[in-house]
Amino acid sequence: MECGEILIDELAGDFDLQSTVESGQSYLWDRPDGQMYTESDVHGGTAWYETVVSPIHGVTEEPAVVRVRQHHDRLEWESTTDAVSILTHILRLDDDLDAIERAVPADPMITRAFDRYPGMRLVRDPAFPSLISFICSAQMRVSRIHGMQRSLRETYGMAVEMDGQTYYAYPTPESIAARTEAELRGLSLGYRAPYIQRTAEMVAGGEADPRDAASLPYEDAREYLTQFVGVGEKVADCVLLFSLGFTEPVPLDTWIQTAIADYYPDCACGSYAETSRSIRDRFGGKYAGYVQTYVFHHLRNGGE
DNA sequence: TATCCAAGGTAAGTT
DNA sequence: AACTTACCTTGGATA
Repeated sequence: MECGEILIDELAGDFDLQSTVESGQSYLWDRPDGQMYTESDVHGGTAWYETVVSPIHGVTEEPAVVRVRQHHDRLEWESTTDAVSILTHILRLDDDLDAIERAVPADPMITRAFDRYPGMRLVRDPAFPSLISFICSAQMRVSRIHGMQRSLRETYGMAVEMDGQTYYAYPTPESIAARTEAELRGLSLGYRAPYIQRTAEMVAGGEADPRDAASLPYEDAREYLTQFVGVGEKVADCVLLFSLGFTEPVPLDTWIQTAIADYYPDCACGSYAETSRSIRDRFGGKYAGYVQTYVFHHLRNGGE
């Protein structure tokens, strides 16, 4: 096991581990204390978070266990390998959050959301796990989406040992493609089971790869992802925002739709594409997805 | 204790 | 292209 730390002061802008990991962007982390999504306040506290990072081209070549916790001014990590570049990548520690906050519109709602969660960052999840996570997200509660990913890992994922503990990597496209719809329904995935199976088959068979969307212009990338079964415009936006490095998508989920109706009614203009474009402009364009994530987390936790 | 409802939507069928 | 409808499951609310 290797270990080390990352100093928050050396980043461009603040960082808060809890809000970053528990804000419904990523469903690939666990809290061994079992307090995920319980709103137990560990702001700047010391709860451990752990994940097994799937291979990311240029960052890890094989599954790596990563555990991390935040002390007030630093991140303490333990891993099967050097985790600095991994954490920098998947938690976007290389974003200049100060510059992003300055670039965001000084709208009252946006300001309240940013003030409430200082240091919250976008995540950059591995592509296939992110794609499956958000296929699972349809008509589901955040805590259950998380539970589904854990079931998938523990049932079909490769075991990885660290320090006498067993962790499970996210299943590969091949391992999910080899399951039947009935087997997957056994994990309480409901009508998402065939979507997940068929999408995994498309990736495993080389028919399409979600990572290929990363090099396309934003709206073309969204269109590309909708070829996967169970992926519509909203899920496609989530994958572009939380995995593929785009910062401008504003996924139009129920919370953002409500926000549009209540606070930005003139942005509600028909089709998904048009409304999306309109609210994206209102949220400042380039970093509109960052704004969406703050507003989503703020509203979901009772803000107004 | 039983019933009802809604949860980060999408696919397939109609008009 | 825009508009309906069915879809699995379950935790939490309501009676």
